[in-house]
Amino acid sequence: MVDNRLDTVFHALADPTRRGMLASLALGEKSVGELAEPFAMTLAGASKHVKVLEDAGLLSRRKAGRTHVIRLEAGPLAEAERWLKQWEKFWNVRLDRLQALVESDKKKESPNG
Amino acid sequence: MVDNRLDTVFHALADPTRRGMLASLALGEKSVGELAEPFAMTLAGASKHVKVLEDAGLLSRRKAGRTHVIRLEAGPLAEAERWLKQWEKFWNVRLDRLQALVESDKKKESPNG
DNA sequence: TTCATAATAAACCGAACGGTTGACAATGAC
DNA sequence: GTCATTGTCAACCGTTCGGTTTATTATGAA
Repeated sequence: MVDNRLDTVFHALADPTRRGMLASLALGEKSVGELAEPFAMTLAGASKHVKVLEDAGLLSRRKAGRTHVIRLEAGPLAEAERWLKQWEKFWNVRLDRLQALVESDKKKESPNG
Repeated sequence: MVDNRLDTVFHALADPTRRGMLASLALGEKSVGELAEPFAMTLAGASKHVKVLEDAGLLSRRKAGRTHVIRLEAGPLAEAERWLKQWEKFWNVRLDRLQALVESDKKKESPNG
């Protein structure tokens, strides 16, 4: 079922642990253990999250001795962002509408201020 | 597990049927039946997808007679886009690096062109 | 060589997912 | 009224998900 690239990326992003790992990787390369550390979870559990992110193409790893050095790969994030950007005009319309409501409320509340 | 707003939104987006429904709604309001029509799926199945999108705040509905009129609510999409936008500098770095590689390759291939 | 550390793999568990069928409620058409 | 249409709900089914425990593979350190 999870086949498309957007499927796997959005699915990977739909979990707070995994988003936290990405945030951690934004600060620099990390080992799997370092990625796991902030979360109340076994290393094996964290390792599975890392694999989900890797399968989505969101990170890459190289082995250095017995540790795996993980780095962020932002390409798929850009792809997802591009997809979302498509909808900008729709939320702009909404925000305009909201703004208009706010303005008309202001007038009602203080017609002379 | 699906509690956070980003969780529910990204999860909702991680399915091609649901993304297709959003695309359909971009063209205008639709009934549940109209949303279901393009997909090889029972109406009940499609109705569940609509509910997932609704729970994520991505659409709203009003009843008109016996049909439910569904409309796109892009606010949560904007929120998700804002989250993704945070990563721009990372993929820009990557693209810059790629660009540099391409340039250095060009030089090697045709040092005098 | 022996022991500790980093990480994955495999088996398992309960919950959630994506889908179906069948029953139901509400509305519209006749 | 009766009948058809629109949609949900509840139950079920097989698969995936997020997590554990246990075992195993590599590597580093003594």
